[in-house]
Amino acid sequence: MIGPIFKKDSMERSLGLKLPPSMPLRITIKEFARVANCSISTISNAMNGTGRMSPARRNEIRRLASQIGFQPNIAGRNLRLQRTDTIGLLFNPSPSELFKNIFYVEVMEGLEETLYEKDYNLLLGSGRKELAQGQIPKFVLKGGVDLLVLVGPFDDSQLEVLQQSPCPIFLLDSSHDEFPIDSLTTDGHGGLMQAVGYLTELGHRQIAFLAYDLPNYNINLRIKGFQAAARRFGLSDQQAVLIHNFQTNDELFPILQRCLFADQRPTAIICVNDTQAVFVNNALKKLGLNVPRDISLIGFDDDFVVSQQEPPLTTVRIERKGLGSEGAKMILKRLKTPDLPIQKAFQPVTLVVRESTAPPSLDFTKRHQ
Amino acid sequence: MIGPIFKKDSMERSLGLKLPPSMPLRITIKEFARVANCSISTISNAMNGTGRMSPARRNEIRRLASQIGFQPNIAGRNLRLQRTDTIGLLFNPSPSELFKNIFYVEVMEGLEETLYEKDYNLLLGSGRKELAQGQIPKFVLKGGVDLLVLVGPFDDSQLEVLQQSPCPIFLLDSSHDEFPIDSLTTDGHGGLMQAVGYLTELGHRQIAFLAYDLPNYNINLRIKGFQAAARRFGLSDQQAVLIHNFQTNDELFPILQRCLFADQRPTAIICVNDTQAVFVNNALKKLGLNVPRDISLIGFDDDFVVSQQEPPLTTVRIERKGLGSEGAKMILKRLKTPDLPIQKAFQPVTLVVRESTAPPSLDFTKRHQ
DNA sequence: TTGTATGCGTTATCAA
DNA sequence: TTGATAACGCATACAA
Repeated sequence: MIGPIFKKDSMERSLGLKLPPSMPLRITIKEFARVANCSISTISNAMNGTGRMSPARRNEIRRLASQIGFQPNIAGRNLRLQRTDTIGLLFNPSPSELFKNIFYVEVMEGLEETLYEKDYNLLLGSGRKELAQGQIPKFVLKGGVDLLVLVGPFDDSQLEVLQQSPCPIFLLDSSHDEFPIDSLTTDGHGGLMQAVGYLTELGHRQIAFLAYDLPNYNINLRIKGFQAAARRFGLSDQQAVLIHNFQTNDELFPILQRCLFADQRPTAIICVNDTQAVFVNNALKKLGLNVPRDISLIGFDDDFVVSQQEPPLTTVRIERKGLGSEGAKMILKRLKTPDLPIQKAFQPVTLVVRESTAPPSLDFTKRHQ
Repeated sequence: MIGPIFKKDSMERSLGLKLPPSMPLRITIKEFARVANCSISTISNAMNGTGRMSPARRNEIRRLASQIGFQPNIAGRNLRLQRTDTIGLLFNPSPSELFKNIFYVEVMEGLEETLYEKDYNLLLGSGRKELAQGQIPKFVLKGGVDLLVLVGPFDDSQLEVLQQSPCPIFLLDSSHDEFPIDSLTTDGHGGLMQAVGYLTELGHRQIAFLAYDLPNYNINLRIKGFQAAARRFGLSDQQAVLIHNFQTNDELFPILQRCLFADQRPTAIICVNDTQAVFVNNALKKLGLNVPRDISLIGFDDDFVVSQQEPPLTTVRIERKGLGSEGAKMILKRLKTPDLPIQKAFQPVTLVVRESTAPPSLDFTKRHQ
């Protein structure tokens, strides 16, 4: 064998800089077979636990494998097996946008941990460009993933396109009533049932539910939950009032003001999420109302911030990590049984009672007359 | 052709559930060639712009490709090309742990955007298990990525192991003086030069630098920067005081107290990062000192929180997104030119002057006697 | 129980 | 300008 013309270190000295260390070469199953003095199928069978062979021989080969550091090449394996053991992640609008919200970080934590245990990898697919053009991201089309997880809100037209993916798709933290897509989201319906139930137990009969007027599955599920709860607990439309003629918190303020000083004013307010609840809590302060003496307030999500409010807010807790790990389990099921009927699940939530809720008081409006 | 024995919709009705929609089949280059009435090499050449052929024919094939939705299979391509066009991400200690810090979310944003433009995918490798055992993550060993990015702090023993990866590795937001590993991190040296320079300009001659006693590259780089700045601006060891006999903020408080009421008390404090600066700002308040009248305070990082402090803190700004996108550029360079000498770069920082810095005042200790 | 041979889908070489 | 073919590394059906 002929050695290199230049030795690496002398070359480094002459150039005055360091060269990268040569990378360890990957060993293939063929070379391994030669070393182990057997055929590649024996190696393959030993490594994968397939075929029939004596445990002794199997262990012998496996030991040798770890000794010389043999790992089956993933590209070869993927091609042969027609799968990648990789789950694609598609965030709307973008990973970083979503990760700025701790909510999704924690959901991903659960997803990642559970999937990782089963030896799946996660591919961060940035489909921004394609998504904006109403197309399926390239890495999906090219068969780069076994399944695509859609995290966050996607609109109908996007879903319609993504359904044409060459792999199953999964909606995490969202769902769709019509499209046959596996999904897992928060049980907003049950959450509102609990919230309204608790308020009626306290004696409230005038309850307002504030929800943005947006085409968002979770919001609409919570609205339906509120309406169902009203029926179950015998509240009329005048008693259980749905307010959703607004899309941002800024629009909300005047609406709130009007509603609070009307004849049939609510003695309790439920907000569609905690961000809104924090806003409302501050708005109520500005309007001179005391929570919970004058009015009760309930949020939804159990964001960290609401426990820091004055007063700490009663809210509906979402187990975020659980949302991720449950989603992962459903994904694994789909992968294992492609013919499984569509699964749409809802992660249970729990009411967390803090200090923003109390029995209704006498009409505070008198103090404002 | 013989049709299916059961029609899907009648089956769904009889089972009382929906079946997943059949997935669109992926078309291979071979089938495509048959349809296009040419050979697979012609298709391949047309798609990849290789070989010689008339532009007309090339466009014709490409148009047909998008019409029937042909996308070269990624597994076949990976196997043939011996690369994946995928960059592995390894977080210490875990993705979610790091993403809870907005800093890394923004760094990742820059990294992801730039890499995505060049058609690279990101693989979220959870190497927790392997990392803890001092091993290289399996997806790396199996050739799942072309390069591995290490995000966050890794210790020497981990780096020593990871250097044995079968692909290049890259340190993002960290570095190492000895190991020949590409890296990009903040110019902590320059940052402290600016901070100390600004303080001396204001007239300060008694400056303390607070840094945790941890084996962290960035911390130690900032320490070196402080010491170099002291020399450059002619401050003696009694004037430029390095305090790093502590590892947590809790340990810091008594040290701070002692130092502030000593004879040669500092008229300005520089903190190794903003988290610490916020802590110190509060500690100073507790000790009855006014910032910046009694003492000046400078942080490092330009976290959002410091602009919200009372007073808003002067700090050294890190362009996080830039850190990510610059890192991506270095990564692309390495991929393009594997023989490139090791590149260790430092992202410039800028001093952001707010209201926590002012010229030194008369000795405030008098008021405390 | 072990080995041989085939094909997964692609790109690149080389001959036509 | 185009096409036949080998090779990438692996898993598996089947032969021995």
